[in-house]
Amino acid sequence: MSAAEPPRAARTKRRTRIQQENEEKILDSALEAFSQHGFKGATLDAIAEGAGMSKPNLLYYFRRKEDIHAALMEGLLDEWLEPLEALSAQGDALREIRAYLRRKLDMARERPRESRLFASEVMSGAPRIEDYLHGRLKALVEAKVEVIRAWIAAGKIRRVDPYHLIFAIWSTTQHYADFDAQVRIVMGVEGDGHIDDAARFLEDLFLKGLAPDP
Amino acid sequence: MSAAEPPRAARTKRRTRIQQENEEKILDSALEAFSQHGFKGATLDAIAEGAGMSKPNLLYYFRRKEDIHAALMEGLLDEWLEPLEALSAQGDALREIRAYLRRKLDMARERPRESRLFASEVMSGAPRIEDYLHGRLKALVEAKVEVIRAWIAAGKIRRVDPYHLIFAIWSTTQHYADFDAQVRIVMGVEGDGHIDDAARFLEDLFLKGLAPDP
DNA sequence: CGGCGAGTTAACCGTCTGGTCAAAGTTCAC
DNA sequence: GTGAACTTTGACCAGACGGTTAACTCGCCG
Repeated sequence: MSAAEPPRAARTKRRTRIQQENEEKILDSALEAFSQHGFKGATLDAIAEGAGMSKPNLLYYFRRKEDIHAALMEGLLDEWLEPLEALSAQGDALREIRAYLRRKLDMARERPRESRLFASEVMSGAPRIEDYLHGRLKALVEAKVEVIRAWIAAGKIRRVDPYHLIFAIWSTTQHYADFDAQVRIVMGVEGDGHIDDAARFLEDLFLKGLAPDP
Repeated sequence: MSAAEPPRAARTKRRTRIQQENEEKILDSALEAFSQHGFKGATLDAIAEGAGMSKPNLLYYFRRKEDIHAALMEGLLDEWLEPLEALSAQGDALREIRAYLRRKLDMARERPRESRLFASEVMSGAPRIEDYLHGRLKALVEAKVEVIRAWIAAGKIRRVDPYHLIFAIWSTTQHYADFDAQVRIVMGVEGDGHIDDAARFLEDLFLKGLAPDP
């Protein structure tokens, strides 16, 4: 009679092996497309081709372009918070900040496309993740701002604006993912060894820059 | 007989008042569109509407979408180098770096769309400004890397990787333009007063982070 | 104030784009 | 091995897209 109900992207559990595989292929291809050309600039045709399937087939798994983007974002946003979430008030301040820098740089190295996807979304005004920014992200940042304030009060680090400290860590680390093309050309490098140098530089800069005056 | 030859974007000099005005309107509207949606995501229809004219009229001034983007880039790239160009080997190292930070933050405040245009171009792999990156930008960075190395050799600042220092300055300052939406939501601010706080934080971080050990 | 070139536009073109549909093919539990 | 659910596809659609054409109007110099 009629075609089977197309599976809703995030209905119950994953069901068949084929669905699992195809959704993975689609999301991977979409990540490539969205992170390079943004939401508007990416096309379903390109995503379908990248995923090795026809466009109607792609639309069997995700009914609309928005759904693909939403699925990608949903999978990304949790992961995006993790490094900051792990910043622990209990730990030693400078050691915690160094560990945070390392986690963020690892993500820039391992997941550059995810970083660019996020950046491209924010740069276009964040229309599709407003709720997330206003909600979970803002709440988490506020919590960690308090952690940093406590460190300052305890004399563990110098008196700096916690918000701008967090922004500085975000920007310096994500730069190696988002501006990868520029970094490579300007430095004339090919692998990702330069990120180790970046780690050394940034740890040095932040630790010296934040260490309390004797 | 036939219509007048459409003026080439950068032929001789500006000719008529109307041409001057319309090209300005187009470039302004295009800056808005390209910086928000990237090259692929921006449409001629949207640019024409933003410029208050019909699409064929727009195409009378710029024959192809690429030409608009190129004109925008050409106008931007010179300006983009200025702050770094002004970094003077003669000046006091820390004072020069602070001045550079301020110039970059001023640009993030005054020209956020230009910053996002540049970022979006680099994030999509920089296909249209490869030559610029390989040429003038790389050369300028190399020159300033030498300046920084000289400062290090003279004991004016600590021994850090000059490339990553430059990247850190770029990323932390441009962040306030490129991630404006996120910064505003997370901080809950509206004007641009937070950029003054950012300036204080960044000057503090970099000066303390780079000052030579006693 | 006439004319010529600059400026503008409606109508149009082929292609791309997001999305639909019905029919056909495939998989897998029974 | 069969049938019902799952998967795939070609054909199609309306509107958006970048761009062209030819004819029209306007601004301005003499």
